[in-house]
Amino acid sequence: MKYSKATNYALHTMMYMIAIEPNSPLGVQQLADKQGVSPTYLSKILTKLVKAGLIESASGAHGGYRLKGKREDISFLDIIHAVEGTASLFECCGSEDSKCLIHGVMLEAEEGMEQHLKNTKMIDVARKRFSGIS
Amino acid sequence: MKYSKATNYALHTMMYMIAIEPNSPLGVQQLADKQGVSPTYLSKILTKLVKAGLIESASGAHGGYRLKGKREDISFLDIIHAVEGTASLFECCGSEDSKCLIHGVMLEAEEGMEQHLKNTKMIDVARKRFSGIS
DNA sequence: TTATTATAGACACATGAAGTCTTTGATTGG
DNA sequence: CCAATCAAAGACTTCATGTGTCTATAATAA
Ligand code: SF4
Ligand code: SF4
Repeated sequence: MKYSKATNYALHTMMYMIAIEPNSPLGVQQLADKQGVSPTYLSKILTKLVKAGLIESASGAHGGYRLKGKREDISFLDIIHAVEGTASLFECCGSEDSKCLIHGVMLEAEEGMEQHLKNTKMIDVARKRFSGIS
Repeated sequence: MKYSKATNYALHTMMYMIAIEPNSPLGVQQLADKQGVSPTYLSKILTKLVKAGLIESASGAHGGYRLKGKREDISFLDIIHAVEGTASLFECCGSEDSKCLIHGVMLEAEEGMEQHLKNTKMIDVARKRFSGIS
């Protein structure tokens, strides 16, 4: 029961891209260097973000990753869902439609966490001052 | 990033004990039967609850597990912390005291979930009607 | 064409969850 | 005391997933 390191990498990368807002695409090489992670591994994570529609990629020379549209709307939850998936944290005995009360409480609790992650936009944190990767 | 099945077992067992409120201790054998889980495995989980002070155990004939004090105060969070531990869901680069803003948002989100689990007492759900294990 | 860069998949490795088995120790009842 | 009962503890296996590497392929710019 822990967030994966991949989520950590994804959050830092997205925060960086949103904070500096470059005009040219960023290569996975430099993004990986900043976090001390292998480029090939980070690329697998970033590919998930591409498929989620958060960023876009460009192959070839001077290619790389760039934010895709609407910079202000990207929330923490968007990134986490892209990396960790959208399945519920509490899964149990089969696919009964009539979830019991225990299940209900757990889902409500999870909802509480997701609400906060949904309401907090990346750009809000980026503006405050980003003390993460240089 | 999922709650373990052990947490599920612990919640169901505690809900059962709180709902029926027996005077005599319950053996792990019958508790395990209700959930279709191995008795020895369930006992390992229940031992965690004992160490957390939520229940108490008695060896020997007619022994078993019994609630320990204050039945009304047991929250979902108490049980989850006993089984899953109290570590944060979001851990990262070393033990710096100066957590960055990303870290802060994640901790706040987690706090949102824990608040709900803390405020919801097991007995509240037990009173409503427990549609779980018969 | 060649250099650059993302994508994909196979692969290896470490970690933790899930479960079994056995031994030990404590308690009750005869 | 003796035997049956029951929890506690630890070693052990198995399996799933996270983490990461490596290589081949495809796309693009110079
Ligand atoms: S929480 Fe409810 S739905 Fe889930 S296993 Fe227990 S009884 Fe079934
Ligand atoms: S979230 Fe903050 S404290 Fe955690 S690794 Fe990133 S910069 Fe460091």
